[in-house]
Amino acid sequence: MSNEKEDPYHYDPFHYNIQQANNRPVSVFPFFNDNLSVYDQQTPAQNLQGFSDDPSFMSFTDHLHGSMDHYNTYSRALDVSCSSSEVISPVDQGGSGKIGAGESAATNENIPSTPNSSISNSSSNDGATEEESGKIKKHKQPKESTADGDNDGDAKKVSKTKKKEKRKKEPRFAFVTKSEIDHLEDGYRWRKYGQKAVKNSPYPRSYYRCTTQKCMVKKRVERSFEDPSTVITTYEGQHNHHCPATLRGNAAGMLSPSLLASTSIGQSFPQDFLTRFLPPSNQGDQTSIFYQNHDPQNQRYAPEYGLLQDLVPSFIHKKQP
DNA sequence: CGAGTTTGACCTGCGC
DNA sequence: GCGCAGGTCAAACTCG
Repeated sequence: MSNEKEDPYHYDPFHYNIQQANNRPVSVFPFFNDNLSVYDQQTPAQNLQGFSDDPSFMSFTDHLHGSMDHYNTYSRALDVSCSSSEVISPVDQGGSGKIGAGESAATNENIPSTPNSSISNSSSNDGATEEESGKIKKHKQPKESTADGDNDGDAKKVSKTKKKEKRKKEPRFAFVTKSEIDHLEDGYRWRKYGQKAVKNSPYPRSYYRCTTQKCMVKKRVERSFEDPSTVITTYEGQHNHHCPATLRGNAAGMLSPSLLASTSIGQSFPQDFLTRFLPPSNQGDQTSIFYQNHDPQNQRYAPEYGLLQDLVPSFIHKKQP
């Protein structure tokens, strides 16, 4: 709306939204309150430049709008993290769709969409290969041992080049959740493999990987420094397995088989959802940001969530070449 | 004892 | 080319 003003290249979606969200306790999505004007304040939608390059992106939102019945039905029916957390995402592949506080996000657009990188490819194949390359690449220690560097050196070189071609970015999507809990239960099992301090933020960012074998889905979790009560979760990749949460009587366990069957959302609701509602041309090309509420009592996501792009219309504006 | 977490070091990409 | 910051690895550690 009126936000393409002001430095359109400097914007932290999360900050913005978080603030908005703060002012709007519950229904933070335009879908739900139809009051876009509230988001008409300065919304330099920049950090996300690149999120959407394609005007048709709106169609996704439109689709969502149009499909809200389904969407809500799903989310309500599911009303579980397994679905809500995984929440949909076409996305910024190839792109370091830099997301999150303090990130420059200067990268993802224009990413010459890696020639041979197709999401499908990357998610299935990559899984193994990437891991492999990672292993090869690493095998730490040699670092300074310049002497024996022969082998290591080679390995390093190889791995480097390998990495270059391998390093395909998985589709990503992120959402902001109001919660006191950092790592929200989303039905999948995650293993933390790293934590880093985030520039300009007192809160560290945690890196998690799905513990399921061959599933290369990762997620980053960080707390917004603007509003510590919110957690920014970024998923990368698609689960290639069913939500294991059944085991804990969570998530998937709450899904009725019929629902799963009828909607085919058992395995990866978001992706499926996307596939269903998003025009092919739109799939896998940008990072979608969702905003979501989290019910601290139940420790799970509330069904209300939506595309940040909808929250912040200017979001879809990308810097012009 | 296995699974998960912590943490310091290392690697990589990007901007200057 | 250099430095910074993000991302990843893997040894050590913790927990159930």
